[in-house]
Amino acid sequence: MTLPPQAGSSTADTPGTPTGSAPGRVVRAIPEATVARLAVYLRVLGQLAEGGAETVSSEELASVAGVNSAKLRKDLSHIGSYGIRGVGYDVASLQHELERVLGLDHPQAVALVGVGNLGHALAGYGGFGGRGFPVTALFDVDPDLVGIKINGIVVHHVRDIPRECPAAGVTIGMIATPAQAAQGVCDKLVAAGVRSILNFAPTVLQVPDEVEVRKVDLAVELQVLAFHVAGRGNAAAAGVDPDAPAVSRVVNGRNGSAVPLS
Amino acid sequence: MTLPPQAGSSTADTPGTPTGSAPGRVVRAIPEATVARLAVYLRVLGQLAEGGAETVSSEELASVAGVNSAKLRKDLSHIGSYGIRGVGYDVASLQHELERVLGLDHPQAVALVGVGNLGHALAGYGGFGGRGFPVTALFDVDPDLVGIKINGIVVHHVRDIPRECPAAGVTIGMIATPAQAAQGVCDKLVAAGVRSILNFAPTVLQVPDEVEVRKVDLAVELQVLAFHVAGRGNAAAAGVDPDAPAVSRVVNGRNGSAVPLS
DNA sequence: CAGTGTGAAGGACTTCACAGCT
DNA sequence: AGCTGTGAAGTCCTTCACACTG
Repeated sequence: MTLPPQAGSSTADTPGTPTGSAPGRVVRAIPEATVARLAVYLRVLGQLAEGGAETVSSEELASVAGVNSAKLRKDLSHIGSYGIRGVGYDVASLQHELERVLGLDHPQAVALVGVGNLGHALAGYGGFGGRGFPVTALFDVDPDLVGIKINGIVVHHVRDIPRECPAAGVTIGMIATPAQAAQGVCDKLVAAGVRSILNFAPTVLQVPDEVEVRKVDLAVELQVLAFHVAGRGNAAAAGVDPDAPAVSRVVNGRNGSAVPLS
Repeated sequence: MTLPPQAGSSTADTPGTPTGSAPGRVVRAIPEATVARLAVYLRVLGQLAEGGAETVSSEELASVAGVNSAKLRKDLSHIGSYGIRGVGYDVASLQHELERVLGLDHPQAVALVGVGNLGHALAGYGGFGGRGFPVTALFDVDPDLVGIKINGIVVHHVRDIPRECPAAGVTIGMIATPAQAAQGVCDKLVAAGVRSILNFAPTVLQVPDEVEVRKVDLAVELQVLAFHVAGRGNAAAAGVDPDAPAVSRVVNGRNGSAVPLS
């Protein structure tokens, strides 16, 4: 049929790469799941630092981050031993360490394509968490939008992606267009050298292997929640439908990976 | 700053529930990961149906959905045997089957709290993918917003959640407030009987076990992408930093779970 | 002796590969 | 012959539990 086969979707997930096949160095890999949580730990550390804390135990940090302490320690062990036995972790130095590992010391330029409803909100989301993610380029196809400024940034036409993205040093692209336009935009971004894409459009993007796509799919999230509400996820619902299969895990989401917006 | 980065945790994740401890019936559980993909398959089937397709093979469907065919067949096998050997799946009946399993035949009322930047965009996202997810209640604390109508829905004050949510039969709540307000709002929703929450605020919500929370955390997503850009996820980057640990999986996200917005 | 770091055990998916319908 | 459905094997991640250190 017509639909292109899709590849990229969300949470990265490529089988390949046998773990630890680096040339000169035996770098122990950091699990994908861990990387997402490190970002959460970093945010929590920021809050603790504001509160004046100088050290935290794995137990405290884990509880605020919503994970169990063993997992947190295992996660941190992937980046090295920065804890003090019998005491905990030094808040400030752990923060720096996490920023370094996540690569936040070299801020990335972000391009946003699609400045409609959602895109506009994203563009206004200044600094994305306050940490080095300036949206440096905006694109759309709507003549009414091209040319206007949002937060001081001019909206360019999508056709100019090939010129503007490299010029602005864009390394991360966000797609907030209607589904039909997403693949085309994605292709343009990839051609412009973008290797990391955050996709808000309800489509599975096809991309070459070197490109990482993460998706934020509201419809899917709601449907998963609906599944649980329908009593298919757990027996908590009032009248459990006897015909419905149940999910293995139940309520109360804790860790996981997703994209925040507001 | 208006749009807060999100903390939400996202993909549900509770160890508990030993799989298959239902009283009268040995319902084989549907893995959480599968549920999220079923929603994607459903969307793809819709596109195929529009294109006039009557049947699809697991190979075709999988390719468009961005997963491998074995995984797709395993996923579908969790909901029963609706395929025809030697032929494939009947598009229409598989659609109905998926809708039934996901509980989309009983549309859920959704409440949205926080009608700022992002919240406003979400409220305007009419029908969320076109399928039964009417946003039936809006809340905020801003006096300038309380009382106005968005898409025909009046914005109520957050303090009225206890009254309005039950009245509107709300079963799913979406939180798009700044981080500081999120936990308070969450508590109100839970008190009002909401058992499923989609959190866009950059905070980890504390909820009782019966409540399922999924998060959409933009800051985390961008940081994960930044991690990969920094060459910590793969050796594809120009100058690979020898100090950086690498991630086990590399680029090109395939499956995963997230929320689409468009 | 409190609290980290970690081998070992345990789960939850994923992928393989093939038996079995149509 | 073609393609689904699925046991078995394999992988990635989580949880346990404990040795070890400050």
